[in-house]
Amino acid sequence: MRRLHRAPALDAAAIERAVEHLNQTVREHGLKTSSVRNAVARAALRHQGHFSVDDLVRDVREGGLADAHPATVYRVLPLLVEAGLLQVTLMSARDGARYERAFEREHHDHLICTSCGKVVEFQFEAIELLQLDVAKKFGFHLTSHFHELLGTCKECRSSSGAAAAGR
Amino acid sequence: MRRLHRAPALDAAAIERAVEHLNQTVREHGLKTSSVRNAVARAALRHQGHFSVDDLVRDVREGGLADAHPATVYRVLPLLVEAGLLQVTLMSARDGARYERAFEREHHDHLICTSCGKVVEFQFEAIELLQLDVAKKFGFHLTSHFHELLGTCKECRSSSGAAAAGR
DNA sequence: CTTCCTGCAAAGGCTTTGCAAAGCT
DNA sequence: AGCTTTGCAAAGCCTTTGCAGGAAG
Repeated sequence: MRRLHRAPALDAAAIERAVEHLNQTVREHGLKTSSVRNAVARAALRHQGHFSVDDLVRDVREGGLADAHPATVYRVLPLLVEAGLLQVTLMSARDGARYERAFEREHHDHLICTSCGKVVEFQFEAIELLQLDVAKKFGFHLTSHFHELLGTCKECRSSSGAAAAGR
Repeated sequence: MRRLHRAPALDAAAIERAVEHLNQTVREHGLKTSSVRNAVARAALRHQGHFSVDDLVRDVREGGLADAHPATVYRVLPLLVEAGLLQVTLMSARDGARYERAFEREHHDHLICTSCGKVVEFQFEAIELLQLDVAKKFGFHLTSHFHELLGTCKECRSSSGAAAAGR
């Protein structure tokens, strides 16, 4: 089992590789490429960590190269996911979808502190294998999974006297 | 690893035990007991399987004993969860919260067919233990988790020629 | 020039909240 | 009585959708 190093930011070349990959998917669908969509993709790929749709809208604007309306971002996101650039994550957040980069990145799951919101990404091959056993036993072909461990981190527990009572 | 038998319906005595437990929690919070809340609790406990807030509102009404406004059900649900009668489930459903009975019921996780919606409940002690290892390694104290495996079931794959193309 | 994409505004669906009336202790 | 709970309606959020103008091929 290991903790994932914070995902390093993609360099410019990798981002362009991802955009090219996206546009290939776009063509395969008989759609047209678009500079706005590519700007959204670049902003999303530049983002480190988890982000909300709003975050992404802001990032695109701050990127300065283009502006994307929220509705457009909502329309573009499913395609970025299908192309493998992003993936939906942090399912337990009940206040809007969260995404994170999936392109050129290892699979991982999350450990979330319900007190301070800290998120630790971990990778545990043994669990992945056992999941396959479960799927096999019940005749399922797995396409994805969500596994989130919720609890309190060491810091929150030690500063608990007052902090824990407050929450 | 084992598949969970469909959760047997709670008998009348168990339901009353649960309601009594709920009211004890209510008193501990310095709140007042209420017949509407108890009616919601009974309807929820009578429900087999997973249900939405709307389902529950309907169940209460069809129970005939009382009527609960949706807003009231939304207000009551967190208390039923805190008292351990229910738990939030099927986090990957992005169209509204789902609940299921937790009172006098074993822990389990879900295998979900993304094609037909079938949900299989399984229990796998080995995975549970490995989760504890993860928590320990990162200094977390786990309070809950959810683990959902998404894929396609055998039936959907075999009737795939046409069906899979449609979805 | 035909088809797709985008921005805008409006609508949708789930959930929360303010308030006055009703319920519990 | 005094505080909680409830119903109702309105508001809040996130997300989706219809439409007209603009971009892409």
